[in-house]
Amino acid sequence: MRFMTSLKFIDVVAREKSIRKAAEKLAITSTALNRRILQIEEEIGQPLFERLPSGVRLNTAGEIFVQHIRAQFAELSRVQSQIADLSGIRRGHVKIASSADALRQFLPESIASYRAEHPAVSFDLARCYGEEAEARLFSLDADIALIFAPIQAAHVHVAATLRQNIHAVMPAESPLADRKTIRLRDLNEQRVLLPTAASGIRQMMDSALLRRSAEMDVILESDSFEFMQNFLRHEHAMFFQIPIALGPIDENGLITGIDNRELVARPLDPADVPAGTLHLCHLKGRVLPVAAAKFLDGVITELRGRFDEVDQ
Amino acid sequence: MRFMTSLKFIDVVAREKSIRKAAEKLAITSTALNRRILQIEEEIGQPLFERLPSGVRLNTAGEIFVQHIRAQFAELSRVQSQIADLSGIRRGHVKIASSADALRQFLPESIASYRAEHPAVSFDLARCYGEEAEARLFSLDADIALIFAPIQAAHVHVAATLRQNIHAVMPAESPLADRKTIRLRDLNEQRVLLPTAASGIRQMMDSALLRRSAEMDVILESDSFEFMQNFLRHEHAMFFQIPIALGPIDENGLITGIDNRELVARPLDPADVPAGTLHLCHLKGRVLPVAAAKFLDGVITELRGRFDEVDQ
DNA sequence: GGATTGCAGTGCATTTTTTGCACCACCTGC
DNA sequence: GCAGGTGGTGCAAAAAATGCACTGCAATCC
Repeated sequence: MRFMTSLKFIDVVAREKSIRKAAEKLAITSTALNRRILQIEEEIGQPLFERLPSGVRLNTAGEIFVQHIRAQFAELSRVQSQIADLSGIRRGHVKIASSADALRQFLPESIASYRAEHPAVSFDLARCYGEEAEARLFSLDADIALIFAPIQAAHVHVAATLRQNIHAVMPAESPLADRKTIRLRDLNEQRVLLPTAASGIRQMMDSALLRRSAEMDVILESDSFEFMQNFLRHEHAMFFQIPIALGPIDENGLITGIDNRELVARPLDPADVPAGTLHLCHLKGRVLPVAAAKFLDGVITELRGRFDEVDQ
Repeated sequence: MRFMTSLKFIDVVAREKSIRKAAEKLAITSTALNRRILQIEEEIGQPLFERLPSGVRLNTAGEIFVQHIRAQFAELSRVQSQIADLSGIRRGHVKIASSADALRQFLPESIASYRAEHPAVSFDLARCYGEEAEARLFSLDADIALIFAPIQAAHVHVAATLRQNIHAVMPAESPLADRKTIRLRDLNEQRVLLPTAASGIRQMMDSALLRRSAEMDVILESDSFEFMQNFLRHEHAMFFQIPIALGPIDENGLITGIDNRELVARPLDPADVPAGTLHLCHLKGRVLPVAAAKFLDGVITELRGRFDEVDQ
């Protein structure tokens, strides 16, 4: 799209916070890029960047303008796929920002089943925590976000929510494996693996532990499910997850979807740790591209079919 | 705005339905314009225009794309005025499509009083009938429309409505001048001037006359208030208007705002002709520019202060 | 029914715009 | 104070947009 290049350039400069770095990324000279920016600033009538010795930074006008640029790009790609639709093919590209929990088991399935119907739709998955996911919605780097954490910003529209209890995951031979629910005090002296501080699960557990402390033996912190799962193979311990990340769990708490080893998931007692909420959201006031909107619809109906605790 | 020229070109070609005519308007050669269009069509991947022997016409893809272009322009000017706002001045440009009724007395006052507070805001007034006003909202040639007629299209958002009874306007010495209301049968044998067929007032009277016919002596049809007003100076007759177009009317029906001659306005009996509705609207789903939104707010509050029959 | 008119599109020379190179002025951290 | 980073400028080369003369096509006029 030739007529959008100047705008794209500004967007990249804003992201790189440096004309030279942006120029390199765009495969042109810094001087050409510099002049294009000066020209647009002149057309706007005001500078868009502050010039610092270490590079450039958007000023207020620039913030507004870059937001406009990103909206334009999002709109353009929406229009393009709408036009492509006319010739019969359902094309499109869906950009998703998701917490690791939803990314593990749930999204692969839903994306695959959506692509089975619309093979020309491509996807973009970014794993990130709540705040970053919201930022991605705002900068239009994501169409849809799945966030397991409270929503912070006002510009996010929550299309649906799913309540999920945090479960403790442990080997089947663990002494706690046959409890229906697990109290925090049960965790005393237990070896546990905790998720990273930025994760929603960790934040909920931290705030629960402020009220009822438990003298757990914290072996390590990790943001990798696979790592923790494999770690349990070598040392007896437990870690924490929400059901959507674990896949099917039978009536005995057995996780049936993982390998051939026996892991059991048991919910933490809601009296100690209340249920958390997975939010399916997009940017407020935005018209989603057809593909993204349809996919979001599909995900919500799928969730409705599989869980009882879906709202909105 | 250099980066928008190609898009502007397409917009003009779409309006002119001819590359040569558009080229003339844009002060370039038809060949240059032609090539720009071919280039963009290539970038989009599909033709946007049908080539006819008599010129060009948008195809479906083109309709979508041109709508996108117009939205971008509207957005850009909104962003520009938002940026200008940063430097203290409330700038802007408000485009209004209005039926003649509101344009006469009401809008001059409201615009003047708005400009008294925001002198850097400029206005664009287009006088047009209902259907055209809606088209202007859709093509983003108007931000706000004041329509005295039923709203046809689904993409129009009605921000407020004002109910208005149609009044008969006549010289004070007319035999009907002292009636509180006027029945259609009173119009038998009366010389009347009718508004043009496209006007809301005319349409309402026509449909009323289908039910209760009156043998009026229709001297002429006109869409000019001034003409009809002056015509009454030379020949005894009456014409029809709504109060907002007439300005203040005293308790004797005397129109106090017009010249020094005595004209009386008396409402048609609601039993014969029901009250019509003036709609204040904008395009559904659109974020109005600051100036337009503020002006619309101002108009609505002003209407509320002056009339009782304001809704929504 | 042949000439005429109005239309979009094309090849090529010309003009305008954009780009790249070499260089400047400036600031920061060591 | 020097090395390494930044954005900005003059000038020549490269690239893109433009205008002119022309083509092919369809409708319309006489």
